[in-house]
Amino acid sequence: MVMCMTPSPAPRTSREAGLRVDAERNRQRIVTAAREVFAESGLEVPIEDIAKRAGVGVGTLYRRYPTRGELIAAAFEDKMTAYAEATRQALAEPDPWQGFCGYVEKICAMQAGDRGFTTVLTMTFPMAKRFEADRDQAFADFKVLVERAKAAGKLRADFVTEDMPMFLMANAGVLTATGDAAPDTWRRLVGYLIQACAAQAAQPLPDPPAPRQLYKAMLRATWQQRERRARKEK
Amino acid sequence: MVMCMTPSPAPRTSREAGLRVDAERNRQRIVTAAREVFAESGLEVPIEDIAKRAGVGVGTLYRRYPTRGELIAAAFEDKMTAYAEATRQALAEPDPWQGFCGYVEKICAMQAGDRGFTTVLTMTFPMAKRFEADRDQAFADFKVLVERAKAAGKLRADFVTEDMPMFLMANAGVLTATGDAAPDTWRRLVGYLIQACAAQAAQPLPDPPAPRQLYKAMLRATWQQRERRARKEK
DNA sequence: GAGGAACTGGAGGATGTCGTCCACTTGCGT
DNA sequence: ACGCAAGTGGACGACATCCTCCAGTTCCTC
Repeated sequence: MVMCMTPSPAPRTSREAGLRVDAERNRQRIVTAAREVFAESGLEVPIEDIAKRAGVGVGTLYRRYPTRGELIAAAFEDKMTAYAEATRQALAEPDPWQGFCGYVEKICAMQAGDRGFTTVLTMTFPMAKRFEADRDQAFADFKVLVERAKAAGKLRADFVTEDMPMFLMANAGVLTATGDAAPDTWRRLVGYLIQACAAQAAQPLPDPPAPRQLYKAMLRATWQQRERRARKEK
Repeated sequence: MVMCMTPSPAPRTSREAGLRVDAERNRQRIVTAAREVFAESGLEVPIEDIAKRAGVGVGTLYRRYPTRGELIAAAFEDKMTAYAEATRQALAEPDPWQGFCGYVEKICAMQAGDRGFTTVLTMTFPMAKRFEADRDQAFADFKVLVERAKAAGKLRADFVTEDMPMFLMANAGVLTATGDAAPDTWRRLVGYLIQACAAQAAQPLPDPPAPRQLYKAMLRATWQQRERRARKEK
């Protein structure tokens, strides 16, 4: 009876899902460490490196984030939001063409600044709800951005929204190939791509992939849960 | 004294470096198997998979090709020659612009057709002599191809030869990201890139990487001998 | 301040890959 | 025919990474 009266109905402020304070502190450390390590070394680093950086045991990390996918989602939630926001901002830009170009550059720059994010952007994580929400939002806004730029007569009419992920894949290719050795090369690629998007340059293009195909491609190798299944046959 | 008179001074025909015939047969099988497996699964497949496909023990494979790099070089020697030849053929094309475009498409198509070659083309293997000769030849011819297309007023003046490897890196990005799920997407990327190369479309571009930088980038992770050195520090 | 639930770290079994080593086999010269 | 150098295959030790499991610790509640 009295239990409802305890003076602690509000205090559960910053605890995520009722974690004990020490546990929550560790969770934070883990996410921070993951962000750093992923940014430096990509999504494939050994989990133990992250645990070490966070100063916790692997057991702790695994209990909180049982799969790599979940950890990735947690680590990049913020960046995904920033990503969605960038799209919104691009829409705020008065000049439609400027908005479009600025957007492409900006997103590619985000890729360039974080080795893990490079991959995340060309991949899909069905499990991560908030994550996907941001992505969907961004995609919807991007659609408008594209229409606007086409209407202004600046963006070629045969540009499709699927071209953007394709550009990101291309950019990812340059980024991974050049690494630290030639870290600004991507800018030039993006320069080429943007100029190719100009309506004035337009010549016919090969067909884009069906959206469904591209989605499937982005799903490939999607660190989900208990992955690693596929293998061994013959 | 008589030994010089033995009736077998010529017969050493197809033996490579005086291998015993059975050994040479195995060598062939290994190279063939490597070609197949690399094409299907990329350069990072376990060596044992190749040995298995070739029907030989790993020991045999390792004796003949002690490092992955050497095996890769042997497996792709032919393709590298074909690559060099493609450049030559592009020069034979009477229309300079046609020659240039056809070349870019062709090389990118070669990448698309072989998962291993995708990587090989954006990488450098200092150890593989014949290999490098082809690459150098191709590069020299490409230079001419570019000049010719520029002179014809079709190729933008600020195109530099380093842009080609950059395109290949971008293409590689799309190829690896799309895989079998959307296997024609690369064509569209190449369409964009080529149109961006047209002189008429030209707007200023960010600077290209210094040749030396790019070279360094292509050298990264270059399955050389006794690689794996770098690691462990902190 | 005591009891128990929540949480912790890291040892350790499982798996996959590498590259070596060596007892056995085989082609080839005589 | 024979002998041996050349060649062979695959077991094996080393290592990296994964993920689980649990004895011990820490926080929270009453």
